[in-house]
Amino acid sequence: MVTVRDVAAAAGVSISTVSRALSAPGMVAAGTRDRVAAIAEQLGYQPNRAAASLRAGRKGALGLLVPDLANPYFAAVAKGVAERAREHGLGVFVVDSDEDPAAEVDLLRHLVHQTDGVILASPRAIDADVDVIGPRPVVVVNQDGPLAVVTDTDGGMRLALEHLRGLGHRRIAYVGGPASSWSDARRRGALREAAATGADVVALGHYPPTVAGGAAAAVAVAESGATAAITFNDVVAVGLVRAVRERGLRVPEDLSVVGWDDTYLAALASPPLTSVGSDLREVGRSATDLLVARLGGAPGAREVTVLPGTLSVRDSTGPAPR
Amino acid sequence: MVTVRDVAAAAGVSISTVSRALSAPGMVAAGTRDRVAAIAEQLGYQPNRAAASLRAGRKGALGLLVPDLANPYFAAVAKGVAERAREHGLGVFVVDSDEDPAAEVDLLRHLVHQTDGVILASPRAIDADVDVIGPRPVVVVNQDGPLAVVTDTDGGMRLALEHLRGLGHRRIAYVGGPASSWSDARRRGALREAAATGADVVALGHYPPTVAGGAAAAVAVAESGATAAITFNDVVAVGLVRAVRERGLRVPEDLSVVGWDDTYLAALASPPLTSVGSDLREVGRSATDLLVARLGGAPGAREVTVLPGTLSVRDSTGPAPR
DNA sequence: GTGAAAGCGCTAACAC
DNA sequence: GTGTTAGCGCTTTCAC
Repeated sequence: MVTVRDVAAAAGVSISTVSRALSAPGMVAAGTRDRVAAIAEQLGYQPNRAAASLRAGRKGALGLLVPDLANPYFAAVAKGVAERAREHGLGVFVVDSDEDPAAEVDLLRHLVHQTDGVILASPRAIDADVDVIGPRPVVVVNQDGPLAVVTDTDGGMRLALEHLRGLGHRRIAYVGGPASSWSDARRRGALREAAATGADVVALGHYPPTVAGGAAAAVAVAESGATAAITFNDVVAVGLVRAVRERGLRVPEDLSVVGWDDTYLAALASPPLTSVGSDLREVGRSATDLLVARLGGAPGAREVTVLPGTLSVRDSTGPAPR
Repeated sequence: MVTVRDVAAAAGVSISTVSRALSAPGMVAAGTRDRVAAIAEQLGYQPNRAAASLRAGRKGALGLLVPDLANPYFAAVAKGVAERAREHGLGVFVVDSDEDPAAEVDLLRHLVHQTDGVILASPRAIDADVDVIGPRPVVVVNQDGPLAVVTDTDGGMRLALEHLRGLGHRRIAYVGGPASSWSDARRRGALREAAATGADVVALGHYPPTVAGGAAAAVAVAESGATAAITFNDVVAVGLVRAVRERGLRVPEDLSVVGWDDTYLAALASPPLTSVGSDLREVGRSATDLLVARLGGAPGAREVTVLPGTLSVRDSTGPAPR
């Protein structure tokens, strides 16, 4: 293993100069710096992260806790985190709680210990668990917290409603997700606001965020008298479409359906789903940026990044019947 | 931060005893061990991994390199790896090459340096790069290598062909994936074997492993005269189904389609896809086990785990036309 | 079975 | 601008 000593000997300088040349280039004369860098490169020197961590107190890695990596939503966020972290020279420890909230606290405790800070992408995580985290910065995604990245639910809901109203729909149903979901609560809030301005909207649920959940909502949607439905997420939309078709109705001719999250699933579904979304990868990137900005610095103030909502119009929405 | 010194002081023993009690319990008297453990617990002691790494030369983490975390196939494998690694008390550094073969080598070099060993899931570019890895164990998934986990392609192909033959299909097309894909090559081999025993099979492609790729194959499938198609993966199957329908044909009445990988996409598609697969999570678990077994030990012999292929029959396959 | 002591490779004061 | 030096917290000889 090549160490700073080897590089120092080969370059004819001290080990501190090597260390500085590589990690604080501004403190070293340009000539020395380049020579050291060249020799380090040539020798194949790779700094030992464990040693650097131990000495500097930084771990050089951040943690990402997700409920389910196989969920396209979290996978996309994870990609954004991984991408940006790499640009910052940080590793990413990924932990999957397998949708088990009880395990999350424990996982988080361990994660915190091997990272400089964590990103919690879990919708129903951790409240009182700030104590688990200690002084380390934590960024939450679509959740309340001092450091947070959220997508613009109100804007997204507005886009969806405007789109449907433009197609002539008057009564619109929302197929809600789990009661514990922060996002779901936000969307219901947006719906109430819309209702206050005279819109004819009805919130259904709570339904599980699955195909079965969407299918289970079909009856309620039909009975609601709505000609269009906005669902908690794309998977629920798929379930709703399927169940509605089994009842002999067509999408979008008899019922328009708007998914949420705009995962790649929306494009693959039949029919391809109109879906409210936001750039998921950007969510991951923003969360990482927020975390990195806090890593070296002071505790600092509350900081929330709001990412715009988008509407991808595909084939699951059409003119209102009759 | 609680260190071994704090625990030692509280327990009235030396730091070496604390260290041993916690990481080599057999070398310490039972009474002492339990007392130390209790006090460590009570004080909330968490060993500093960086220090342990530095001293012991182990990193306590393994690396996982995937081409695309948002691909349900790799996401499922990653979940298996994360799950099993946790059981072994190891962290997982996840790196996503974003389907960029050029980046793979560079990412791998870094990854190798912060882990005790790595798992390469379907590497696109790593062959001669064993030199990047040095002495560390590397497990490859669905690829050739001294340590490998592969799924039983021959068995999977056999299941698919038998299923289709049982439905009366005589001429069967395979919609192939990228030329660089190891799996694709294996499947073509399995097809050749089947052809040698008299089956009427035709391999098409290479097509990109995307919806567009599947759609692009529709013409060739039609012209092949086949009444059933097996596709490179589920996404390709979705594209094929879509394009075939646009030509006015029905699935499965006019064309049966078998996907591959049996990702959750298969169950969500319309119609739900019959798909060849294997337990993806188990792939991740097996790869982790293989790696962990090699971590402490000698170089050892070549070792390949073969996981059985399965066939999930859904609605995209039916009796042959006429 | 337990303790004392020597570092693992690096960074950050502190001198010069 | 560069060198010297003191550890970071832990594991692991080596004594006893």
